[in-house]
Amino acid sequence: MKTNEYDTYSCPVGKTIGLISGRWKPIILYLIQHDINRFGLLQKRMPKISRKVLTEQLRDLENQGLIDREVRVSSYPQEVFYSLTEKGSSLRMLIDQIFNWGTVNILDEPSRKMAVDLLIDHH
Amino acid sequence: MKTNEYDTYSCPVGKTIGLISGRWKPIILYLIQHDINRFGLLQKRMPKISRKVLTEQLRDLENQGLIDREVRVSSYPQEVFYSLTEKGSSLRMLIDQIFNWGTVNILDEPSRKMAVDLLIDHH
DNA sequence: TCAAGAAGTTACCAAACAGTAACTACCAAT
DNA sequence: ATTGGTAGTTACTGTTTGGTAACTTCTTGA
Repeated sequence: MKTNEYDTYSCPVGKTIGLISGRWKPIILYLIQHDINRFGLLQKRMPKISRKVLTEQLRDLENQGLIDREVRVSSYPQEVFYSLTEKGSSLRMLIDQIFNWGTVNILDEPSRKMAVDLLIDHH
Repeated sequence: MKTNEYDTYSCPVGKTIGLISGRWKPIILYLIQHDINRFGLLQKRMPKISRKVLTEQLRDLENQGLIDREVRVSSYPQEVFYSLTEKGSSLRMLIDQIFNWGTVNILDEPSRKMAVDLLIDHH
């Protein structure tokens, strides 16, 4: 057997995790998917994020082709809308699986309930 | 609808990604799963990792209950064996899905071939 | 008794990442 | 001309993470 050499930086797992590493990225993708799609709305849901970091993470996600950024100049004040690209949407499905694994394997029962309560559109 | 507040540090996605964030953790889990289970063997497959960092990451994985560490004093020189716990093994399955997503969505064709070549036990 | 192999530990340094606070740009209504 | 709202940017700081190089421990065979 060959003794192949491994390095995260050339591995699809490392690259994929790189897309969503950054303290807020999975949440941002989640919120955008659920039409919390404006800069200010995102800030309201993540009160602990700063504008600077929110901007950075949105730019990262945009550069990686996971979200689209649309400026509407028509209205006042000028508004910016974010939406998932197809790639971003397929990544969201993967993140759902991560969510499920984590919910079962890491959280205790009270946390599990809280996590489920935070899901948008669940009844 | 309540305007719930979100933070990665209390989210199962963030916690799960936290388990495998660290430049080498997905690879370490992968190699241990395939019986590359000794400190020295792991180093041979990851020539760019330092002993210090390898130790750190192994300790993290152990503390999170993803791997077991067994010291065999019987033989000479003293040997340390690592193995996946059940939890570690179930996480590996999740990592496989991340691998598949990344292979399809990030890598170009030559990288895809290389990634597949690096898989252990594939034919 | 000492050399050698496995598996670390320690001290120290550099880069990446996250955070705060203050400042900017644009535009429309008054 | 000034205010108010959205969406940023900039300068600066602190924390976390990863990296190098040298040192340590344990053991046994020569």
